Amino acid sequence: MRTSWADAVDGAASGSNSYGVGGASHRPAYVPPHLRNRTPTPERMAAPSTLNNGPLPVNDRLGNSGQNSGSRWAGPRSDYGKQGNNSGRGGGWGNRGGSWGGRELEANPFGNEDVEEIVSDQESSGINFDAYEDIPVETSGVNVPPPVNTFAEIDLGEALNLNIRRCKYVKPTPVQRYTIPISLVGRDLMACAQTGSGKTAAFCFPIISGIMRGQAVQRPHGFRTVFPLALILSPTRELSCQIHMETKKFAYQTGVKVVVVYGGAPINQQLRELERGVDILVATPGRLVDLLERAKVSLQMIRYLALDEADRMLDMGFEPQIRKIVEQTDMPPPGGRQTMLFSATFPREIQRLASDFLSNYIFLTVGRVGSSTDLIVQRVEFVQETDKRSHLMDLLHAQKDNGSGRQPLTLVFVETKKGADSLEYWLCGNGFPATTIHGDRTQPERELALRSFKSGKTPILVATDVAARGLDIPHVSHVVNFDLPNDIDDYVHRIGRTGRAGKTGLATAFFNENNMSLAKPLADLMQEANQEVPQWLTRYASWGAYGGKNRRSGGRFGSRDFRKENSFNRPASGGGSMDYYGGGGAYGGAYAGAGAPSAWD
DNA sequence: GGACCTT
Repeated sequence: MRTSWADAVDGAASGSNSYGVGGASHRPAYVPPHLRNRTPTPERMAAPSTLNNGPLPVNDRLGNSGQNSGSRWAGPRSDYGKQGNNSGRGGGWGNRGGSWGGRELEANPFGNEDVEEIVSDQESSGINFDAYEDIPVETSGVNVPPPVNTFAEIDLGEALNLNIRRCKYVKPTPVQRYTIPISLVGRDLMACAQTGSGKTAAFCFPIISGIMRGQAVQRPHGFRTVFPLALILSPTRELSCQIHMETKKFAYQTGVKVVVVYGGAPINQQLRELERGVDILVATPGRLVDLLERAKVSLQMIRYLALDEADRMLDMGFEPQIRKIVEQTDMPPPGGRQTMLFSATFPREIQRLASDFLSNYIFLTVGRVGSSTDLIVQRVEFVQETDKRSHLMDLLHAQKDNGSGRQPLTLVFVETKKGADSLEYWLCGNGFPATTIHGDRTQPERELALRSFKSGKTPILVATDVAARGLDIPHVSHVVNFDLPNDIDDYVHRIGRTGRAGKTGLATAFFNENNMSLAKPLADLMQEANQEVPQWLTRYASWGAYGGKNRRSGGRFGSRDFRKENSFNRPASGGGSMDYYGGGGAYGGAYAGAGAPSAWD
């Protein structure tokens, strides 16, 4: 039998196979004393849902069948009609009570979704497909599997397919089209794409599917220690919550358990959740480090590691914690796990750091759609520090008038936590219902603020950068950069809170002498995005030409693969810690091995 | 300066 990816993973996970990366340590599963000298019994079957659907073929995944898996569906569009209604097979919603055997009740994560607002199916899927038609995508690395056009041509399994329909996803987004096949063959990935582009699903589907198909996982029985199979890290608590909620939907009735841990919330409750079982752990770094130190969590069985907003996770403040989690715990090394990094921007210094965590990875960049391209109108106004408040009030008054009764949602970014509080106070005092989110507020306050903003109760949210990344808040029509950030990448992330998933948005920035270092990168970015650049900004940009970081070489993209730029001066192979193109990890080897890629020829 | 454990 051919060595498949699933075998490689299972082998690595159970310790029966070396990791394949030069000299990587072999880590046998921990067996607690009271269980030694016994015949090991599987902790549980990995895929209880197969009880309903019949056994899933363990290794019959995309590409291994040797036939064109796309041929099951006639063409790229044929899935529209079939998935538009739920009348297909199974009936989905109706039959859940009966088929559960002894499992405890799993809350329906789709529950109150439809009650919130009445929107068209297309809209509720969060994706404007027309806006995605001609998004440029670039990949690099060896043996990149081709993208898929429909979910149907990927064999993710019945339960997951049902959840995809429940989410009303009819067609994969560009990042999903490319990421899912890459991920299903077990390759490491560094991907540039926005959160609103369907990133979470892109890495969750293969993780869930992989866990379900994994052979009965034999996990150690630690004393109150849990052994998740997948770890998803993100830089803020709210983003971790969001990823958790989304992942719960994808994992509904698959038997795959998802738990989130983050700071600011009582730890005991999170510990109880963990003890009830966890396959996929979503976490912020601080709380996870805490749990690791208390030995409540072991990363020994991790097969999948995903870092969301990876550029933030690897910058100065976070990097030590991430290294601690990834490199100084019992987590399998690169090659012994599958690692996926996602971010809207990937500066090359960060790519260099990130390559420590990866093995023979594929670099993927999806055009910046819905962000700094045509869907967001970007304006820059010269506003002195002392005039900012009255100027903001003018903007708010103006949009109050043209609205139809309901105030459109406006997200105002400021530099400091104190600044956020005082602006909120001032806005409220002037008749504008505002709230604020920042790191000095308690977690319940932060969550309340976000809910109140989303619901339109307080249609103005004053925020620090805690809200700059990844948060998916539908219907934000205006982002105001009351204080501009120092880094152009932060600007890109901030304005990305509007114009999400194909909808249009407006971004206004207040610029003054304090922002000179941003003049050039901002002018360049706006020009790239076909925005009107005011003359005064062009002038400032030419003055301080060599001031800012000038590393936006990706054109329409967030970044480009730094390995391409380095190809001449990198060290001879074998010496460094980085696997560039050829370096063999277990997966790279298996994948590139005899005959394996033939399905894609 | 902002984000990221606990008390």
